[in-house]
This record gives sequence, C-alpha cells and structure tokens, in this order.
Amino acid sequence: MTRSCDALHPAAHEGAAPDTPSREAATAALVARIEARCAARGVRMTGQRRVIARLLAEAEDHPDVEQVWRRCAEIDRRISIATVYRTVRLLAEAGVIDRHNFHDGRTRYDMPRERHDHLIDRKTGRVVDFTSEEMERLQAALAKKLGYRLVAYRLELYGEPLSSKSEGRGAETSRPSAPVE
Amino acid sequence: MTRSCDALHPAAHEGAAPDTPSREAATAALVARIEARCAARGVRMTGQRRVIARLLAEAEDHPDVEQVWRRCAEIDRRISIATVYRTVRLLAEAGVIDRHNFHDGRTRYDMPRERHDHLIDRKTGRVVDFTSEEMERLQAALAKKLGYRLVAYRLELYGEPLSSKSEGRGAETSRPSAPVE
DNA sequence: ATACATGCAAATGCTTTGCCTTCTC
DNA sequence: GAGAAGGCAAAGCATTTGCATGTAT
Repeated sequence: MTRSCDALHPAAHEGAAPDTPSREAATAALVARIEARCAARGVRMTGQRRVIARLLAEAEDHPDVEQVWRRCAEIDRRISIATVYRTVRLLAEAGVIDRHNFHDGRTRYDMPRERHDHLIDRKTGRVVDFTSEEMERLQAALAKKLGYRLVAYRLELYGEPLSSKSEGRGAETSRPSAPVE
Repeated sequence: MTRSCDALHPAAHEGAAPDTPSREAATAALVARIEARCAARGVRMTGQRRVIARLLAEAEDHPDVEQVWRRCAEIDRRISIATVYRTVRLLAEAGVIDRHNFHDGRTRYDMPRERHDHLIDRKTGRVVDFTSEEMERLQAALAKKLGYRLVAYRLELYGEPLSSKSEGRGAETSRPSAPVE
C-alpha cells in the first residue's frame, strides 16, 4: 500500500487565524481539532494519543519519532515508541500533522499553526522556518503562466551558514517562524 | 554525524549545455563529466563505476538503487549491490547526480541534463517542466536573508488547469513531462 | 607496489507488525 | 462486552560497513 501523505502546503491561506490568539488558545484549538477529526473517523481517543497530540500541538520544532517519544515519556512513562509511530502515522494520514523528509535519515513531523516553508541547514540539520509573500506570489504567477491555478506546492531550501554560525551540535531543528522580507 | 549529501537541485547553474546536442552526445558528455570529476577528486575510475555512470546518464527515469543494480547486472553480473550503493553515494556527493526522496521508502537518483522544476497537474498527473530565473534569485535571496548560502532546494508546484485548453505557450520554458513514477 | 575499490555477509537504524493484554465506547 | 489500542519484542527493509581480496595508478 502506498503510504504517501506527505506535507504539501495548501497554496492559499485559509480563512483561519482571524487574529493572533494566545499561544495556549491556539494549542487548545489544535488539540480540539485533532479530537474532532478522530471522533469523526471513529478513532478512539486514548490517553496516549492525547499526550502525543498535545505535544505536537505545543512543539515549536519538527521532531522525529524518537524525540516525540522522549517528550511523551516525561509525561507518561508507559507510552511505547511503537504507539508513537502508530499515532504519528495516524495523524499524518488524517491530515492533522505534516510529515517531512529532510534527507537526514529520519521522518519529522509538525503541526503547523500557519503556513511556512523550511530552510534546512546542511551542516547541522537545523530547520529554519520562514514565510515569504513574494515567494507565494511568484509561485502563483509561474503556475498561471503555465496555464494552471496553483493548488499546492512543496518548497525546501538547503543551505550552508554564511558566517561560521553556532555549531549547535546534537539537538537540531528550528525556532519559531521568521517572517522574511 | 548527519549523512545528508543529497543533491536535490543544485542551487546554481554551471556553464553547461551550450546547444542541444544529440542524445548520445549528451550522454557521452555526462559520462565525460563524471570521469573528469572523479579524476579531479582523485577517485579511481573502475569498470563498475563506468557501468553505473553510463546507466545513470542514459536513464530517463529516477531509478532506485535496486533498479540501478538490476540494470548493471545486465551488463556485468559481477557488480554487487553494495558497490552500487557506494558509487551512487559517491556521485551524489560529487554533485553529479541528484538524490530524491519521494516518501516511498527508497531513495531514487537521476542525472539531470539540465536543471528544471516541476509543476504537477493535479487532474491528469501530467508533469510540466519549467525554469525561472526569478525563482532562483528569490530563493538565493531568501536563504541569504536567513543567514545561509543556498546550496540546493526542492520545489514542486501542484496545480489545476486554468481553462480546458492546454495553452502551451508561456514565457517560461514549458516542456513535456519527465517520468516521476 | 600501494592505496583505493569491491564482494560478501554481518551489522545498522528506522519503522512496522504479531500477539496478547488493556482500555474505550 | 466487543473490538480498537497499547506494549513488547521480533521482524522487515533499505542502507552501511568490516574485512579479506582484487585492481587502477
């Protein structure tokens, strides 16, 4: 069975996010959305799934399964990594979280609050989030020029630090979204 | 240590492609380029590497390692799959071939004749190749703004036909699809 | 000659699964 | 109480690697 459910960014902003709600409110909304979708699909909401969902909703980075598992352990030691794998896949297939492959050998996940693109540091593996209206405009323009209406896209930039930036060994992954331009 | 060495799309254009040579000539040029780079890096050119390089240069698709290996076997049965893995990685690190991850569980490679991006028709699955200097400029600029030098990137646009009509003419290069499998 | 390359098979590392227990609905 | 979900450990897969042997330079 094909299992691709990779994160394709919807091309246009959705009505969502009327204003900038508090962080907790946003998180709560995400969690609520998950529970709603699970309910809609007849998927049972268990303790472990709640923990995992909340963790993902609160995460600022793009954790891989092991990282999610470790964070889970801090809350409930009884959650096995197999469950994390199963749940994370479940959520990705439900379209609640995005699945990424940044070519570092593991699959990363994140529950995006707002659309953003990624720049991956080739040296450290760190992921920097960014948004660019110009990029969105250009993509739409290119698609139009080719006779299409842009529906979705995938964009990843891979770079090397310009200066000898921090050699952040070990832990990787990002920081909150930075509006560029 | 991270082991990413993915080619994806190299960020910058190189001198390459003066005119549109015959297919064999193009293939020969690619092979020559490989040999040149290997020589430049002090990498020995062996029989198995020649076979693998030629196969990749002739390939129209994005074969995974096993496919490359099978094709090799038709020419020289003695090539082991371990060698294919090693060679393919070597070439990717040398920037001679591109490495792709389509989330289907295996890594695919191809030796692009010219850099180009893809727009995928959501309706028909048709792939339209295109290039955009403005896009390249913008990507580089964004990376720079974030403190990075753009090394590679991945871009895919997904769209729906604007009208029922194909309307092939556009300012950008629009060409028949490439195998995406 | 002498590094480097290859074969083969064992070893990795991430992810999935079988099976039996536990818990939600 | 029935069937989904979880825990554990074994199984799978693609990919890498140790080592002895072959080979390009």
